[in-house]
Amino acid sequence: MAALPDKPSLDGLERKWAERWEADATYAFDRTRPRDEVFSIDTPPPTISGSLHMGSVFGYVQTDALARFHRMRGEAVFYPMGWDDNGLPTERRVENHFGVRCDPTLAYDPDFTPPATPDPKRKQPCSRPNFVELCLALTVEDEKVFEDVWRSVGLSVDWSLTYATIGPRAQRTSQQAFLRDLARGDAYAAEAPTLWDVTDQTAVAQAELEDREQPGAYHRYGFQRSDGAGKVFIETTRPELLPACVALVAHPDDDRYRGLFGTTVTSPLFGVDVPVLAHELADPDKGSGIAMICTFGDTTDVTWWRELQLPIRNVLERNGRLRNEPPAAITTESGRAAYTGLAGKTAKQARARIVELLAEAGELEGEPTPITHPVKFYERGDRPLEIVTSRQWYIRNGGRDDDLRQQLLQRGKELRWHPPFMQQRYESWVEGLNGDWLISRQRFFGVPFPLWYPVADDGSVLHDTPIVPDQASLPVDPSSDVPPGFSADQRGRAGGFVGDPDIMDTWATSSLTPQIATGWVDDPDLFSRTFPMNLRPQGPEIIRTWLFATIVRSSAEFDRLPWSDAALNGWILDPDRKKMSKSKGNVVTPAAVLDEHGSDAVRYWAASARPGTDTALDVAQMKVGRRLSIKLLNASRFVLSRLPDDRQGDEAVTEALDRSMLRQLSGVVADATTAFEGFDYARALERTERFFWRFCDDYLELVKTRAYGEAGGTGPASAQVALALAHRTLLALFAPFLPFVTEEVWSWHETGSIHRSPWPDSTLLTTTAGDGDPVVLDVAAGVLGEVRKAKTTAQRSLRTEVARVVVTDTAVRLAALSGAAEDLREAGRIADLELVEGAEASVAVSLADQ
RNA sequence: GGGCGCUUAGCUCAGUUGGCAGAGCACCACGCUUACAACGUGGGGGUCGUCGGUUCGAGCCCGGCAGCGCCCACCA
Repeated sequence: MAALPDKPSLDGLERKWAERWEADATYAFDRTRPRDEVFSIDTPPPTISGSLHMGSVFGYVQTDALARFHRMRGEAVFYPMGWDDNGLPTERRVENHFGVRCDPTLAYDPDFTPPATPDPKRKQPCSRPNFVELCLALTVEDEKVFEDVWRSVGLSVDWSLTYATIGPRAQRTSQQAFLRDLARGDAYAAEAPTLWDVTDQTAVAQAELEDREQPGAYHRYGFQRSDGAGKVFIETTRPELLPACVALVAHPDDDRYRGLFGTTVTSPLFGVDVPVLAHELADPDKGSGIAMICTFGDTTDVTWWRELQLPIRNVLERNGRLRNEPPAAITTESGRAAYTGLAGKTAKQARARIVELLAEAGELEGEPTPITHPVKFYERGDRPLEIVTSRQWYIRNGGRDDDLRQQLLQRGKELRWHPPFMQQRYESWVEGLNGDWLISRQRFFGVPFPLWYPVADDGSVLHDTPIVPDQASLPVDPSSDVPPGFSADQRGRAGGFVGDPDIMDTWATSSLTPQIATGWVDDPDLFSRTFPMNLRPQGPEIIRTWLFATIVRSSAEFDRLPWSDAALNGWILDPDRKKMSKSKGNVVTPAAVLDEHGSDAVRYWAASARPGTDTALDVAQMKVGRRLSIKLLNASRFVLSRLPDDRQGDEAVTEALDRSMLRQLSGVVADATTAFEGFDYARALERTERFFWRFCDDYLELVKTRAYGEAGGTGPASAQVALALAHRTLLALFAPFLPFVTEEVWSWHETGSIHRSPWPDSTLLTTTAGDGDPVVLDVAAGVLGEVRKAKTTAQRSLRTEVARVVVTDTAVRLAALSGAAEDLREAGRIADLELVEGAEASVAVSLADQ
C-alpha cells in the first residue's frame, strides 16, 4: 500500500504498470484449470509486415475489455498473441527493405549479405533459403514493434503464449492438418483454369479478389457467317483475346441468333472457324447479345468452357504477355502474320495493337465505345488478374458440393455472432462460392506443402502419387528434406523424387489459429482445456477469409465449430468518415496517439464504440476519456482520504442516502454484468460512466460533510462503509476499460492487482443496501440541483448560504427526501428546509443576503 | 442485380420489453466550493431522414421511398 498522492497524475502510468504486470505475471494463464473454467480467445494474429494503425488498436482494445471482464469473473483467461508473418506481404517488404529478390534456382549462399544500399530498380537475386532467412530476420524486428504497442495500450495477453504463422508449431500444425485433409479427401490437386496474378506470378483464391472499376471500351467487330449472309457482330472489352476465341455464345431464347446455333463463323484477322452455341448465361442485353468465348478472358468464359466442353486455346503466358507462337488453330498465313504483331506483348499492349490491325483491315465497326466496368484484381495487386491453366492444390469448402455448403451454413447458424447481423455476410459469402479453396501459391516465404513426387524412369513427375512424410517428422521442407526411402542424390533424377515447389496460402495456416494456439499437435493437455475456444474477435472484412476458413478446417477435422462466439468490430473512419487506408494516406500511427492522449483515454474511445459499429477516429472522445481518468484519480483520492486508517469495515450502512446510492449501484453492476456477458462492452462502460458522474456530482457532495465524521453517531460510519464499497465497486467496473488508472488507484490502498480482484457482486450490494430506495438519491440530487441553479442564476458562489428552501412534492417523494434532509442541508448550506405536500412539484430557494 | 447497416442537438453518438426527447464535445454565463481550474455549476439548442400504417400513445413496431456506407453477385 502506498500513501495517497497530493496531486495524482496519469503521467507515466503506462510504463509503470506494464512493467509491473510483466514482472508479476498478472495475466498468466493458469493451465491447471478445467475447460469449463477457461475463457479462451482466438486472438487475430496481426500482419506484422504492415504498419500498425488505429483500426488495429480499436479492435484489440475491445477484445481486451472482454478478456479483463472474464478474468475478474474468476475464469482462467487464455489470451495468446500470434504474428501473421508468412506470405506475400512479408516478401514484398523484404524485397523493398533489403533490395533483394528471390531466385529459387540459386543455391544457398551462407555468406550472402544484402546490398548496402538497396536499389529498388535492381534487386539483387538470392536463393530461397537466403530469402527466407531475411524474412525471418525482419519479422522478428517487426514483431517487437507490435508487442511494444500492445503492451503500452495495456492488452492483458499472456506474453508467454505467442506464436508466429511461420514458426515451427504453426508449420507443423499446418502441414499435419493438410495431410489429414489429404487423407480424408478434403484436399486434392487439380489442373484447372485459375485466377492468376501476373505480377507476383501466383495463383490467388476467390477470397482474395476484389473488383475495381476500370476504364475500358467496347470494341465491335464481326465474324463471317458460313452461309455467306454477312457477319455476326460481337462487342468485347478484350479484343486482344480474339486469337484465343473458341466459340460465340448467345441466349437460347434469343431470336436474333437462334438460327445460327450449330453453325460456324469465321473470326476476323485470324480466319479461325468457331461454333455458335447457346447458353443460359448469355445476356441478350449486354453488348450485341452474343459473346465471344475466349480461354480465358473472365470467369464466365471458364464456366462456358467447362459446360460447353470447349477446347483450350491459350495465348496468355503466366507473366501476362501473349505467347510467342500463335495457337495451332490459326492456320492461315495472314492470320499467323497478324499474330506476330501481338506476340510477346502485354495484354494491354496487345489490345492497342489489335485495334490497329482490325482498323487497318477494315474489320472494326465504328470507334471503340469507352465504358467503365468492374475488373477482378488480387486485393494486393495492381494489375488485372488473368486466368491461366495450372496444377494447384484445393481444399473442399462447399464451393462445388452442396452438402458441404449446407453443413457450413449450418455452422454459421450455430455460431453466436456479435452483433448478430454479421452472420448475413457469412451466409452471402458461402452461398456465393463458385469453387473450392485454392491454397497453393507459387511463392517462397510460407509453409511448404509437405509432399514429394516420384520421378518415373522416363523423367516424368508422377503428381498423382505423392510421397507423404511421417507426421512425427513434421515440419518438413521438401525442397531440402529427403522423403522416406530416398537419398538426397536422387532429387530430380529419373527413378528419384522431386519436392512440391509451392507454399500454402497464408490463410491455409491462419485458418488453424485455434489449433496452433491451443497446442493441437504437441500439447494435448492444453488443447483439452482450451479447445473449442470461446471467442473469435476480428474485423468484418475477413469474414470471408479468416472466419470462414477457420470454420472449414475445424468442421472437417473435428466436426464442430472452433469457437462458440464471434465478435466483429467495426471500421475506423477518419474524421471525414472515409475508411482509413494506407493508400489514402490518412493513417494515424497509434504510438503517437497513445503518447499524446494516454492509453486509458484511447481505450475509452475504442470501448465507447458499440460492437460492430463503424466509428470515426475522434480525438474529442479521447479527451473525454482522459478527463474521466483524471476524475477517477481525484474522486478516489477524496473518497480514500475520508476513510479512517483503522476502519473495521463491518459497520452497517444505516443512512437512507447511502442505502439509496448502493441500491442504484447494484442495478448498475447488474446491467454492466449482463452487457458484458452479451459481449457488449460499450454498454457496460456507458452504464458505469453515467453512474460514476452521478456518484461524484451528487452523492459525494451530499455525503461529504457527514463523511468527515464530526457529526458523531452512526452517520459517519454508514457513509464511510458505503463510500468504500461504492468506490471499490466503481474501480472494478472501470478496470476492464481503464486498466492503468484503476490499477494506480488500487495500489494506493490495496495489495495485489485490481485485474485479479473479483468482479462486483450485484446481490451483495443489494443486501448491504437493505431497504434502500433509489428515489432518495434522485430527489435529494434534484433539490440540490435547484439550489445550485438558484445560486448560479443569481451569479453567486456555490458557497453562498441559503436562508430557506421550500420543497413541494408528493408525500412519497417527500418521505424519501426526509431521510436525506440533513445531508441536503449541509451540502446546500441551507438554514431552513421545509417540505410541503402538493400536487405541483416545485423547489423555492431563498438565498441569504450578501 | 441481391442483401446488411446507418440516418436523433452545430459535431460524435446513447436511447433493449412503445409511456413527458438524452450524454459528451462545441457555444454562452457564473464560480478559485478545503477531491478535482488540465476544474466545477448552470444555460440555450432537436417537428428523432421522408411518406403511410398499427396503437389510447411511436425515436422505438410494420410497409414504401430517399441519402450514405458496406457485403455479395457469372461485370462479354
